[in-house]
Amino acid sequence: MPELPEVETIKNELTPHIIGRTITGIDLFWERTVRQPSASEFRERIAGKKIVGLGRRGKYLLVQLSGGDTLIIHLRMTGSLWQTPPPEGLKFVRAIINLDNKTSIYFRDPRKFGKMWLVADADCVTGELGPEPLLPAFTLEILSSRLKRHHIPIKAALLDQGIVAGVGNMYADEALFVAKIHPTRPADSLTSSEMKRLHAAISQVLLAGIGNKGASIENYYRPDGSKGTAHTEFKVAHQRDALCPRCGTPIEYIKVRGRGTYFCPKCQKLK
DNA sequence: CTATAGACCTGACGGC
DNA sequence: TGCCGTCAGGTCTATA
Repeated sequence: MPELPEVETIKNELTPHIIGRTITGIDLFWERTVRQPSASEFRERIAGKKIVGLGRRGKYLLVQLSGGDTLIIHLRMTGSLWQTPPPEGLKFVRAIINLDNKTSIYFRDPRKFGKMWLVADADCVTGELGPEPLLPAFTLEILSSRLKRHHIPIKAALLDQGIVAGVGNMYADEALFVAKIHPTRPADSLTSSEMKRLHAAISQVLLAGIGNKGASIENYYRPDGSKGTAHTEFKVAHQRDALCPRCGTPIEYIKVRGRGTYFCPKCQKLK
């Protein structure tokens, strides 16, 4: 499940392969991957454009093209991008972006949830996102004021991309464990010291995730087909039947607003 | 405002 | 072996 650290890793590792290359064309095997514009216009408009920059906003990958258009890719739950040469018999390839040096980028997505846009103004797609949690502008005050506006479980607030961009199910659980906050605590009920711990924890777990090149829990692969190792350092996320590394208490699994949630009932008390 | 359910999809897994 | 139901979770939309 690509979240901020996974998309950041893909961006970093894809950059040397595609910057400066010109897109000769795109093969679409599942047209509904394209959200905007129509599939035919998408194919037409992208051909001949040069890739001039690669960026990331939340979980969105931004491919800046000559002429001002941006190709935006969201991998949702099972998407991944593969560079040439892909493994023989790579399944579930939904699109192939062909480049002028006879290499390609393969968009693999078993569950077909991934989406692409080709737009003149990226803000049309990413404009509603909350702040980037790894930029200096993401201060404790910003996080605090945003969370205080919501009387919803803190876990749900962290997953709301309009409050903070890029945090998904795995890193939300990790951040709450590091900050010692119970996932169902109302977001507007956190004390200032809890808020401070959470603010630091978000950066900490995201940076650790990037340092480990992402977490390969399910369908996440890096562009060269290798896996990330962030999941090997997870304390609670997806640690079914495991013990808390801090106190030895069995990790609990609950549903918070329909999302699978792992936490330590002793370290993350609900007062 | 918050909450819930369904939609989008398919592989993996447990039960029989 | 094989069929079937359930689950996974990012995001959007509809409804209570």
